[in-house]
Amino acid sequence: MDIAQQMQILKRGTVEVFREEELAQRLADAAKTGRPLRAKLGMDPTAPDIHLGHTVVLRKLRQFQDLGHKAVLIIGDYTARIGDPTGQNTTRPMLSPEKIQENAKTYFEQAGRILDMSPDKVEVRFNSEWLADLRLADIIKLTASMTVARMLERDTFEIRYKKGDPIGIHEFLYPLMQGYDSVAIQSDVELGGTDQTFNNLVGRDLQRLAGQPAQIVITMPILIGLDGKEKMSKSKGNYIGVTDKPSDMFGKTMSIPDHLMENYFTLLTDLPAERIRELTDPSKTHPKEAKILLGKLIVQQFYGRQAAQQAAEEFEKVFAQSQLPDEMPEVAVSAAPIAAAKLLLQCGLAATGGEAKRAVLQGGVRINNEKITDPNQEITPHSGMVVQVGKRKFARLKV
RNA sequence: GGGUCGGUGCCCGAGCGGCUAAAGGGGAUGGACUGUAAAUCCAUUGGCUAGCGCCUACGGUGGUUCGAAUCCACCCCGGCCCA
Repeated sequence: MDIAQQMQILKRGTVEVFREEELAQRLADAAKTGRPLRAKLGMDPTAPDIHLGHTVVLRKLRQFQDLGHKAVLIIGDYTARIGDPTGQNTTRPMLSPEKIQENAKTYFEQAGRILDMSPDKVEVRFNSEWLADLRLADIIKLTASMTVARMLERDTFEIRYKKGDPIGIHEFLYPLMQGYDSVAIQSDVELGGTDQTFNNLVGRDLQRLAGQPAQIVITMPILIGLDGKEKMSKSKGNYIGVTDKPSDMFGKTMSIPDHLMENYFTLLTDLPAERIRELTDPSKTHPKEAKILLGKLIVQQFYGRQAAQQAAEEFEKVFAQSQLPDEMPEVAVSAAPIAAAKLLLQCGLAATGGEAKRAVLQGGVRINNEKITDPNQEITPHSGMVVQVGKRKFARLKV
C-alpha cells in the first residue's frame, strides 16, 4: 500500500496530526528500512472497564498494527500510585500494586477485543520501570524544560485556575512524566484523545531535548456519551461498555440523540464518508433505519454478525411491538404472597422501598403484562411470572 | 504566618434561630406523545413503615438554646489578598 493510501486511513476521524508531513516521512522510512513504527498509547490503570469512548483511540491504534506497526501500551502504574487528582474535584485514592495489576489485566482482556494482541504486535510497559528510579536532580531537570505559563495554557489548568479551583503542584508533573514515557520507549507516534493533546505534545519537546526525533502526535475526538452532551464516561453512566451484552449495546445505541449518529458512524465504524453522509441525511435515510444499522455495526464488532442481527430483532420485538424479551434475569423468590412493592425490591428492580412504591403509583409496573396500581396489592408469586418496571427492566420469577 | 470569603441533598445553589427533609435549577426515574431520537407536558426524587409516625442529613467535634443548616468555640478542607 502506498504512503498516500496509508495516510488516508490513518487520518480518518482524527482531529489533528502533529505533523502530517512528519508522519508521511516516517511511514516512508519504515517502509524503506522495514522497521515498524512504535505507536504509543498510555493507559490509566485506575479505570479498568473500557467503553466505546476508549475504543476510538484503540481502533486507530489497531490501524497502525494492521499497517505493520507495533502498539506500545504504557500502563501508568507509577502515576497511579501517586494518585492523580486531575478529575476536577475528586481526589483519587492511591492504588495498590495489586489493584493496578488487576486493572491492567482487565484492560488488556478488554482492549484485546479491538487490538491485535499477538506478541509481535504489542509491547506492554509499566512506567514505574523508568519513573521510579528518577532522582530529584533528574526531576528538576525535567521541570526546568517547562514554564508555569506554558503549563497554565493547558485548558484544564486554565479553567480550574480561573474558576478558583485547586491545582496541586504535582499535577504539573503529570504531563512531564507522560512526556518522559515517550523518551523512555522511543515512540514514533503517540495517540490520544484531544484532552491529551498538551501532554502528548510535551512528549515531543522532551524527546527533542533528549536528542530523539520528536514523536508524531495524533489526537482523536472525545466520544460524546449517550446523553448527547457530555463525554462518554463510566461515572456519568452514559456509556456503552465493550463487555455489555449485545442487546444492551444495541439498545443503548438506539437511545442516542440523532445528531450523534454521524459522530458515531465516523468514530466507531469503518464506513466511508460518503456513505455516512447518505445515512445521516434524513431525506435519504430514515433516522431510525440509520440508527439500526449503526447499532448492528457496533454489536457486530464485538459479537459477530449473527448476534448483531439477533439484537436488532429482539429490540424490534420488545420496544416496537412491546413484547417480552426472550431473555431476562431470573430471580428466585418464595411462594408466599407478598406486597407488590416488596416484590420489586426482592427482584432487584428497585433499590429502595420508596422507589418501588413510586414506580407502582406512577403506573410503571406490570406483572404478567398487567398494570399494578396499588403498591400494597398482594401478589402470589409463581414460576415464570414476569415482573416489569418501566420499559426496560424485567425479571422472571422462580419460586 | 496574617487577613478575608467559603464548605448545604447525585451536582449547582438558596436559606442564616422554630413555618426546613431543607426554595430554585440541572440530572435521574416513571408516565403521555414518539422512532428506547429530539422537542413538549405531567409526576416523583433521603431511609424505614400498611399507616400514625420514627430515624438519618446541611465539613468535624463540643457548646448556647425549650428549639440550630442557621449563634459560639476549637479543629479539618478550599479560594482570594498580603508576607
